[in-house]
Amino acid sequence: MRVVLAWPWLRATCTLLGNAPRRLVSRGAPRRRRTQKDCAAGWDEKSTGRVQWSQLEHRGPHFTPPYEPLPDEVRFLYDGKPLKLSLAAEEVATFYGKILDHEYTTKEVFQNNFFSDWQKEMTTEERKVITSLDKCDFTEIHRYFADKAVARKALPREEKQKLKEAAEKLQQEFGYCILDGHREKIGNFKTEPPGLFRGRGDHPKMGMVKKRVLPEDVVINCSRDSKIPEPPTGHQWKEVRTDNTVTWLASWTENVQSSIKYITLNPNSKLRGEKDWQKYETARRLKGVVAEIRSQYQADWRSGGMRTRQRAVALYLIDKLALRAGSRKEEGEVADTAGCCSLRVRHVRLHPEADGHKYVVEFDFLGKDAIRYYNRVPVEGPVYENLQLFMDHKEPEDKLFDGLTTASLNRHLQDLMDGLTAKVFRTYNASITLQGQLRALTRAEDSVAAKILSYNRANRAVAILCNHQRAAPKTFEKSMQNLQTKIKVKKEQVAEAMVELRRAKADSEIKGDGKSRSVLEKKRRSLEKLQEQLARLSAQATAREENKQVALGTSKLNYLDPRISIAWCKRFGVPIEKIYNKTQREKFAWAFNMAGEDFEF
DNA sequence: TATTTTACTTAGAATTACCGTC
DNA sequence: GACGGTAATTCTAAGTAAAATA
Repeated sequence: MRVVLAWPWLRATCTLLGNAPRRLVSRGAPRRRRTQKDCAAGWDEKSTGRVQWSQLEHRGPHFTPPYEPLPDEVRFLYDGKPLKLSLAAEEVATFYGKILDHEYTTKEVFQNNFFSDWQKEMTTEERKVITSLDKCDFTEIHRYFADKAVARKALPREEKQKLKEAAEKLQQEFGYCILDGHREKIGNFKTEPPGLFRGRGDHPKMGMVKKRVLPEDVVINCSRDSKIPEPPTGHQWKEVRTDNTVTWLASWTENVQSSIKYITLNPNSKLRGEKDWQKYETARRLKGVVAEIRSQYQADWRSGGMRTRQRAVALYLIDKLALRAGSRKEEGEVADTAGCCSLRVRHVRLHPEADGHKYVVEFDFLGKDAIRYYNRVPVEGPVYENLQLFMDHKEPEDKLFDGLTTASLNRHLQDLMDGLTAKVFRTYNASITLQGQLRALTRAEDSVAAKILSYNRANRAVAILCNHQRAAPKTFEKSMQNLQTKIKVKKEQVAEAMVELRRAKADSEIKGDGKSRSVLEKKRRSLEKLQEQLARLSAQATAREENKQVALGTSKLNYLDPRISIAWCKRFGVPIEKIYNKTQREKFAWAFNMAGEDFEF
């Protein structure tokens, strides 16, 4: 394994961690923000852990190029007749035309939001004429952009090379910053282009126009003595400030949801690496106290206080099922989704007996990104009885845990362990599951391919626990068929090689000379090779089938302590490149020297 | 104390890059 | 060198949680 270490800070952190007794409950400094009191009290010291940098210099965001009007021959038709639109109205029309073939343009909410926002961009005359989306014909616009995409793809090699070089130049110019003397890659150095908002699930704002970001919208954050980034010619920044308690380089407020968007560092940066590491350290501290926390919430199932009982049942679900906290959401502003604390009565069904178990709870709700969570789980008697109690005399839309908020739950967790919040349970359970599964599934004598299959199985167990789903790839059926054909061919080759081997064996026994022996040896090796190839293909087929609708990437990137995987690779001689690609290796660079082969989460 | 705002983390889809095959 | 399939990367929405504010 080759790890490039341009990480002088790593060595110090490794030593620190390596020697730290793990059970010791350390004081993870909670995130704090500047208050006036702090400033007066001299909190602006690096040692407090609040200050994130002392030098930050960058070029500011790169802006989406201005709108290019359509050529005259590309027409928009209204009621069957060509209609030349004003520049602003035309631009918004292209947003719709570009995605004409997408499913959500068929949705009423999308259409209504789009049309109403589009009208705002129209001239008075246009607004008078264009009164119904049904009479709008965007097909020429759609074809224009589709053709353009095809043409781009068919560009000669050297033209493509030029485009690539231009992108690289842009990356070099805008894609890096200097943070405390180090050149660090920025994660997103471009502002988001204007277009139509596409929420997930039944989002009430889908189809609204997301406006072009202007320098006048952008707040720049950089150090006082740094070269202040130059706004594009003829423009000004909204504000230039120096706030070294935050990690963002620039920000603006997006118009659809009024949320703040940030330009931030790439995950491979020192700053984000350290935070990632801290996250897993917090989860490891939970490992040390989780048994105690579990006994406590089990005891609390019988508490006299209803709020305590609700909290204890919710915590049990967060721990056992890896549910998200479920914070409160603005009704009508966002899609109607739920997490643990925001579960409603209609999301849960109780079965005194089901699937051969007593006390089965059936969950069916939409979680983050409107991904469905469906699960039937047997629970302990008291949990079942409590759920029954919480649901009693309530309407389907009522909250299951009416006396509970994520804030109150987290306050309680903070008392149990410094830095403990609901999401730490997900991190902890994901990582401990990976570690356990790897131990259960890996056999030292297996081939590397078989070990990787085990790794992916362990990874999958976590993804299923965390409910990380994906739409089955469009090409799934076909690619599966192709693979099956390959396997069939390989099987035939193996059978043939067996026959040949047998023949060579007989031949060698009769003749007993050197030549026939060497033929025999050759046949033996060729059979072995074919069998290996077959095994690899079968493993691939199995893995692909099992992964059809499971997304492994999310847990790999966000929930699994990379040190578990690194240690596993070291112990079983699996090249790390088989587990982490280049980007992932860079993101997890902080972990490489920390994890020896016997690292334990 | 309750609500709102801010900052940061997590998420699946969409897009692009890459590689083997014909 | 076009094609097709997969892997990698990019994109930005949607969460969590804590601070700020009312």
